[in-house]
Amino acid sequence: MARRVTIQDVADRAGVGKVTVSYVLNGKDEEARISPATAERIRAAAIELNYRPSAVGRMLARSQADAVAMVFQYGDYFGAQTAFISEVMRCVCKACVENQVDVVLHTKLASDPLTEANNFTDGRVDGVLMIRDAEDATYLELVARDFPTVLFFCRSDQPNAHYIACDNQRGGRMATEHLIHLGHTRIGMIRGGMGSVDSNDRLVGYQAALNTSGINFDPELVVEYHGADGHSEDFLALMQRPDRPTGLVVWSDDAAFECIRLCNGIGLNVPGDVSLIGFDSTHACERSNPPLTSIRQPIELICAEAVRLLLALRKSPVDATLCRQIFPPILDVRQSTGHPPKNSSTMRSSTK
Amino acid sequence: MARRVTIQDVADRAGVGKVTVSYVLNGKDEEARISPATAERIRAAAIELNYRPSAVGRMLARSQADAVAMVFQYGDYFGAQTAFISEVMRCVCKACVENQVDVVLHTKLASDPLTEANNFTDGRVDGVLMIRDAEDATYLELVARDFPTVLFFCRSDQPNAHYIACDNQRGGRMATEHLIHLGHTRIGMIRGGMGSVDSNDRLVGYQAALNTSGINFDPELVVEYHGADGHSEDFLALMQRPDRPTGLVVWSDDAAFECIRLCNGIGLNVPGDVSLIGFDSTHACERSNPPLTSIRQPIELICAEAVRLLLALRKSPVDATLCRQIFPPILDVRQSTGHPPKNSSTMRSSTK
DNA sequence: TGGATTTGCTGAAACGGTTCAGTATAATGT
DNA sequence: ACATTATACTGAACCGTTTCAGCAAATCCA
Repeated sequence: MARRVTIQDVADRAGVGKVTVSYVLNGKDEEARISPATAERIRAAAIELNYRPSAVGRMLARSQADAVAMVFQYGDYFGAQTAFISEVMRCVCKACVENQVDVVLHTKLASDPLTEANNFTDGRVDGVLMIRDAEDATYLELVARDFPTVLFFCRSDQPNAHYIACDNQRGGRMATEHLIHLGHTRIGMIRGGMGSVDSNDRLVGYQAALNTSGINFDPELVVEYHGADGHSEDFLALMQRPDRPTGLVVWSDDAAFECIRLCNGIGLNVPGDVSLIGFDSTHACERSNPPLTSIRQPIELICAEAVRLLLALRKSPVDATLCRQIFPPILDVRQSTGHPPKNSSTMRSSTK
Repeated sequence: MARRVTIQDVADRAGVGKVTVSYVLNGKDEEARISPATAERIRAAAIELNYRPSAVGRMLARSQADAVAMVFQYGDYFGAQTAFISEVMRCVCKACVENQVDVVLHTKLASDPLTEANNFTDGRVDGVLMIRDAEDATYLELVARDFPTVLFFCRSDQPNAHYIACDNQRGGRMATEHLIHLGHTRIGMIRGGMGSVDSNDRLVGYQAALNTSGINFDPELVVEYHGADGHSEDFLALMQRPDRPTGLVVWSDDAAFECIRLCNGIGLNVPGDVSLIGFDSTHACERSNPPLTSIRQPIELICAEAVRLLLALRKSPVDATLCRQIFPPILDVRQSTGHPPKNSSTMRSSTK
């Protein structure tokens, strides 16, 4: 097994010190005033010897990795990787390509937040991009260690938090207003998990929209989505009420697809009988039957800003206005939303 | 800015040499015969000082990274990340979690294969998992350097290639046989790119199945899929022929969805007028209208084996039978395939 | 009681770079 | 001819760990 060719080998071959090689191979021959002739000799030697620099040696010397970690909620690692996460990964990679840093997916999960944080602060990455709740213990630990960390698709009230998020309250409001503008007055919400900040935000927006339009908020029209299983009972109960909603703001696209399926199962047509609007506006929205109206987060923009912020953090303190950015969502109207049925005001009669 | 706590600091605090600390903190105190009392003292010191080992120092010393690179075809980095790639990423991560190695997504793409290969052999990863054509220059360079590299979802004839693939010939055959068993005799193929080994393999399987059943192979029934754009002309021409096929074996699920859309556009019902079978059996198959019959690759199995093989390669030469494995695909029957229309033998009459 | 073995620990080298603070030589200015 | 400055390069320290070989003291065996 041949020994690895080191920078010293190149130096010997070119008849210079290894320092000089380092400067030349890093393109710093100008500022270090290496003569063109020497530089050329060094480059030739490197090629002859098939020299491949060791990134690890470089990382150690520079105390910088030129890489960032990308981490998601616990479940998303193993379980169903949603189209949303998939798109986020794509956009983060794209931003990292532009900034010439690599992406590391850490797999050494630990139950203990201290240990988990160690995985990130061990020098292999310069910072962490996280989709986690703002109260996540690992996140808090990283912040406490002053390690460059950016939360994205999530906001935080931590004093020195950095995050790039989407305005979920506004998203909830936009979705609800869309239904209201179409004439709906009885609007339900299929919400996400109770612990989810995103879901709570959207609920706030939903209530705000109702309020502005003078529609009473009815807590009975809000049902939690528990994933494709266990979801049906509550939902069916809601939709079989005599005064069932004619419009639904649904937690995610996937949840909305499930709702459509369940509605069809009990003879309700979308959007004829009930209008549905989802969140995320994934590609599947275009292919579903009917194509799903959905609220889209500007994923590419958010990822690009998050990466930019993270990389800025490694150097100096960052201008406060860049540390916390919230972008508005976008409404993609498709065919799952329409006017409420004509007899919707006399809906009660359908029970007989 | 406080200096990083090093292993030497811990050693000083505990009153031992740093070597001893290394042994204890790596759980090798037994074999290095460190007394329990000393071990305990060291562990306490590490906690007191808040010692976080540097992975980079460790990587340098051990010449091992405990990480693998995962790389895809060029386009998949930026462009549409398909549901297939997304599932592959999930499964690779899962396998890596089980094996306790991290995953690195390299972003420093280079046009020059030599340079690109350097990205992988620079010590940050122990090996590379690739979805690339067997003739890919970067792949060949890695193999030439004897760097642990495993091709997956792709086979190669290189003498010392390592790969874990799915039997695409068999997949093409299974898909075609499924249609034949349903009674189809006029079966077309919407194939992938001409350069794609996968697509060629499936075509071979398709022809083999026709041949076995005594159906003549008609090259006019094979049309290349060019992505959602530019695809329609050739396809529509095929489907508007008087002797159009009643069954289609389609390159991918996404392509099949597009075909369904185009068929519907010219008044053809799926599966009433034409049966369609896709490849990949992604989640979207269940939600499409009609749900798409599809050939599934055992992604999780292939990813798990690929990771296993790659990690085995870092140590010693690997048993030849494990170096090249080909797994059979699976047929998922849904509702986009059915019997051919009754009048299919008199199809020509539909032109009048 | 003396030699062999075990126990408990460590010194030094290795891993492969980068960067600071020079130094020796050559060129320039007066 | 001498002081000054620019040019071209380098020595040594540093980054933080692991591992090999070996050493001193304690224990064992006959």
